[in-house]
Amino acid sequence: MDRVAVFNDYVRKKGLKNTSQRMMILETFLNSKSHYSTEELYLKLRKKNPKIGYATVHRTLKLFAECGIAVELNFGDGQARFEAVNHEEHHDHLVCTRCGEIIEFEEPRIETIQEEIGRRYDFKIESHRHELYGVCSKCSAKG
Amino acid sequence: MDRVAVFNDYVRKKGLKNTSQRMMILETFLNSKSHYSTEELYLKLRKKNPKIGYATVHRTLKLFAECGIAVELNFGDGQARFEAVNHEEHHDHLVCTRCGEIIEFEEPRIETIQEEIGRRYDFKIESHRHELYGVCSKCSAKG
DNA sequence: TAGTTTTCTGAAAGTCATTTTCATTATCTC
DNA sequence: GAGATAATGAAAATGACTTTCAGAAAACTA
Repeated sequence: MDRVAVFNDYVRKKGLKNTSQRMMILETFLNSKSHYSTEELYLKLRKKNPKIGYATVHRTLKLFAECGIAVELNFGDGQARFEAVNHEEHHDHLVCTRCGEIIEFEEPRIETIQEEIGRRYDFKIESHRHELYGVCSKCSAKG
Repeated sequence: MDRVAVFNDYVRKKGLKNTSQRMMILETFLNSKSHYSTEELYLKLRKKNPKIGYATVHRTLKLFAECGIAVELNFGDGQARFEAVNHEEHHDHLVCTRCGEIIEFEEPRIETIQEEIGRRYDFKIESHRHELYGVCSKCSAKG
């Protein structure tokens, strides 16, 4: 089931309504770069529909996170970011503290160890955050 | 060199001043549970000195982080938390999403893999965040 | 150690991302 | 299509910091 279908299902099951704004936000969200902040997505959407409200964009992003088609990320710059979820793969992030670049990495060994840690502490792990902060190769080269 | 000495050194080298408030905040911070938010520490300190200001507490916690005797953590509840650093050990956190309990875990294998990932992407890692969210054993038992 | 300089403090005001409110508008159900 | 209910957008509110500023306290200086 693709993410549009997941969202539509969620909306139906919760008795919510399917509006043109939500469809437009979903489409734009899925068809562009990941790691949108509300502000960034809002500015982008305003070009298509100058009447759209910031609150609507933010409420809708929260809704995406709620129904599982997006995750909320926070890289310490004081703004939440939202990333579209692809259930076939999981990744975490390298964040350059100089230029802000975000690199995704996959590391199944860490996932395995995490599960082991959950068992060790009798802790039911539901989600995690793993981010490595530092200087990317481009910024290192600049000196 | 203990953390009080590190702080005093930092203050001296930076041409800052050593005030009774800073000493009181440092002492309270080091001698109690870790993972203080500014608010929590502020409320605790007010019992000893009702005149102390929130801004002073927050500025001082930032100063602790700056000189390396504390790290700023963020568990997604919209409040920064500060933890006293012990250079002999490194740990990450399990955070219970029901009761807020924070459990510390150490996992050298993950540290090793992180370094490997840094090399893989030619990325100079300076710090990281690794948090596992879920339900602790007590909350699981409650059903 | 008194005087001078500079940093600190605390109260209050300011920021800024996010959240809520509320009157109006749009969907959905029948 | 009418009624019920949720959604939207503008504006106000919230809450966690952050800054400002005048008076207080520390550190330097002669």
